[in-house]
Amino acid sequence: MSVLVDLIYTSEASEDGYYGNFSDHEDNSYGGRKEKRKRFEGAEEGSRGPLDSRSDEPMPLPNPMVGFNLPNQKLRSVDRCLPSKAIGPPFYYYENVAIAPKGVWTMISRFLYDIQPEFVDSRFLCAAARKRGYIHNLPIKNRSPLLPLPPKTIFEAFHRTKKWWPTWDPRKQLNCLLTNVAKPKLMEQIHHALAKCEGPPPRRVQKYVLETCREGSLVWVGLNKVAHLEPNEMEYLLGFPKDHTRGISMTDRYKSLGNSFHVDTVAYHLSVLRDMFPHGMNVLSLFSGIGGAEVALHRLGIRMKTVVSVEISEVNRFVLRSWWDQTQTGTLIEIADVQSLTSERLESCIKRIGGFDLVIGGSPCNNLAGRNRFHRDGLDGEHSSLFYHYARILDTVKSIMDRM
DNA sequence: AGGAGGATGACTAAACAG
DNA sequence: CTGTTTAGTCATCCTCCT
Repeated sequence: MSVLVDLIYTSEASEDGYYGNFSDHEDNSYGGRKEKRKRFEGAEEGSRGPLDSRSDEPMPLPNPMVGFNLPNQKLRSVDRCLPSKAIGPPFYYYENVAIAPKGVWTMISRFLYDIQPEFVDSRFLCAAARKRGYIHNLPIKNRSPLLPLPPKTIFEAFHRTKKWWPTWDPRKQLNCLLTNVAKPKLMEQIHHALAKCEGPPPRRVQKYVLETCREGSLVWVGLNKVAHLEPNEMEYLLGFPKDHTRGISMTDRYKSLGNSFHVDTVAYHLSVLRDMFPHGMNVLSLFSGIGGAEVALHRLGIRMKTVVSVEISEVNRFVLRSWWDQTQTGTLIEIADVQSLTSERLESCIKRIGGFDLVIGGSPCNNLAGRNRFHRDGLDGEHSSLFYHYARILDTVKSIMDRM
């Protein structure tokens, strides 16, 4: 099960201790592999990274994306030191797609108190890939994963598919689960292309089928028959309880799940909070979606006294509200629009509940994501620019709580 | 709900220049 | 032989129109 990770670790990461290690320098710069850095994020001309005043090092995007460390692996845990202004309260946790247009992560980092992102591909914890960057001021020692450990291969996750899996399909894991699923016509075309072959299909057909399967994360469900995952299967891979999104339209379920956190990855990062808040915590959840952060905290056994959740989508609020009513005893306060969360409103809220322990959220990625063919406009895009509200709200919360 | 619709960034191996 | 450039490969929390 851990062979994949071990291989990558031993073949790639052990040479110079590069991966997950940037503790050797006071300025948090990474060690080694200089020749690779210039191609990464923040390396383009005219873009000044948050650390530029102290260093010319651009922000690297490590490959493989293993973050600071991984569960049950012997990667050397890093010993990072945070900028003093980044240190809480509150703790904060921000997420977005790792492969964003150039300069985006440098900008995000600059607005979030110069903390370097932790890039993690969830394929190390899950049977599906999910490349994301996380900026947070949480401790990174003594993390622990959710148990039981989720399946890391397609066969472990979906036993029945093995019966129909052709030998020439080498996939062990799925690509990123997206907001749209493949349409029936594609599946039909694949079936048709394979059915008319006698014996193993020719190279050309294999290539076409494999490309299509990879693109849509399709699995084998019958003889020459592929299909996209069902919503409950996506819920399972992403770490949500069964039927979490049930009750809304299929299109909405796929959209919301595709936009969601990977619960196990986030929970791994948040696990350090468990011992720090034995009596529970107050959470400000921005861009909550279907409640990936809340589910992660719940599965960690962390009690949520009050959650102020901001989510624009009515169906997502419905999903979170129904889950909350079934599982929680604390208070859920729902707000639709981040723009309506003014500093006055924040202040009265903070005074009422006694402050937030955690500000968590991932702002809209659709103007950053490579899939967007029409409006990949970067951080200033129509939706992705809402990131600045995350920064604004975090800044406000920090300054209010500083005065307390 | 179905169908159509490229671009960007990262990686890798090959080609290239010194 | 070594470091650099180039071209091919791959993946991507998607939007618009019907």
